Amino acid sequence: MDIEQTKIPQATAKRLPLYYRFLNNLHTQGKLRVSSKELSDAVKVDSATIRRDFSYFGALGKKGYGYNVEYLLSFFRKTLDQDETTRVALIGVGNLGTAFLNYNFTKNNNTKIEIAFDANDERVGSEVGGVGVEHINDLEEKLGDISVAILTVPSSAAQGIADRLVNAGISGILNFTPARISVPSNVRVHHIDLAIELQALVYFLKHYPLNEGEVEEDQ
Amino acid sequence: MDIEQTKIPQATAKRLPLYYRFLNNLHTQGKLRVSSKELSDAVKVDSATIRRDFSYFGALGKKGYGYNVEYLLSFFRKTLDQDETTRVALIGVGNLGTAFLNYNFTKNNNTKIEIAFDANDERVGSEVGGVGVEHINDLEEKLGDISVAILTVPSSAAQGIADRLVNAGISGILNFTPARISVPSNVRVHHIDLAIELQALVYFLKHYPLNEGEVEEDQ
DNA sequence: CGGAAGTCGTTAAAGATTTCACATACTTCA
DNA sequence: TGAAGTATGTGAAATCTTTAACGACTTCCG
Repeated sequence: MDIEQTKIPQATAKRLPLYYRFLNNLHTQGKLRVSSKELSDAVKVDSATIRRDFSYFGALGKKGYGYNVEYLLSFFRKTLDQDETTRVALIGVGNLGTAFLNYNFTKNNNTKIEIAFDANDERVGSEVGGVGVEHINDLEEKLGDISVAILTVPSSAAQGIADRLVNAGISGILNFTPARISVPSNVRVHHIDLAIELQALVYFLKHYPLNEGEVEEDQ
Repeated sequence: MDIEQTKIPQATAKRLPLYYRFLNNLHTQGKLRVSSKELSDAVKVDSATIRRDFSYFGALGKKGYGYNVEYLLSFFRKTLDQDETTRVALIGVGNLGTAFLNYNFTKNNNTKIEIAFDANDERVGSEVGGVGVEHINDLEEKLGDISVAILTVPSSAAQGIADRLVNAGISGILNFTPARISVPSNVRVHHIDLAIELQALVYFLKHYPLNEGEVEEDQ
């Protein structure tokens, strides 16, 4: 929305939540200042990249000093909209869905799973991780104005559910199924494919041998 | 290992398992040929990118025809070492770990979780998804020559377990904990941070509004 | 107070990835 | 057989991302 923020590179945007979490940790530990070098060691991102990332938001630090933890944290809190909680729906209370529901997202986080849906009558009506499970048939009726969904259904059901979510007005989907779903261009989908992540790691291990002294992490 | 394959761009390497899976689907459906355009629609990757990706391995297609599914599939099977199964250990049989154990990775896949470890005595000795659960104390003893580990323990335990895995000779870790673990430079770590993925999606939704007609998927 | 040490913000360079656009060669079908 | 259609593989351009390097300013300490 903000003109300033529309031009933040995507690579930077994806690191922001990571920075935020570590700043939060530092703040909890009572640290008052932090340098890009220290942050770099903690989050495993090159310190020049961190300084560059921060610089997109203006001059947040002080030369010769570093960054004031409290200030930086409150800045990121605003930037990441940590003050308002984004309500999320979870579709598919299988193993993975249950893992999510038990994960305490609200801690350090601006997102909260408010409602879950499943097709299995035995699960409907129960509570998992403090979240009530509704029947998938009632999706449209009970979704309300929730705009983000986590999709942890069998892949054969993915596209069908995605279509219904789109019709119900969802604007973002975190898709954990192997299916690459099709959505209108005004809906954003991020895919996280566990099998592919594992295969990619194996491929890298076999074909990109790491040398002693060479540090390579992340994807 | 192969000189040819060492120079495949990382971005390409990460898409290979995705291509492989879709080719497998096509083959199962009895399709004989496929064009980069068709593949593009299915996996949501630009067709030029697909052609470029394939071209790193040589001329796999035929002009005016496309790609022969059978040939392409068998080529990728070799390239991705689909014939030999990589044995994997899973550490931490919580909700997320259980989800993994119940996920049938071996289907369409060259990886198999062979053993799981947990600190909870109640889980030790049981089987989850056909995989036996051992006590974390026996990690070094029972890991054998397994070289890849999935880390789904509480984040406070992550670094400690990672150190033990490294000592036990592991060479790759798929880390699902929020902790950014430190390892020697000859060990590869891929981080998948569920809370961050969700936050990043929310950030993109708020700050990178999609327009009708503009297609943006994936991260 | 003054010099040494530290650290940012940024310019510029390098590196990586995607995308365009088209010559080329194959396929198809009459 | 030949013309029309199709789709690859790739040179070149565009875009995005990371990294190095350093001037400028701050802090620290004797």
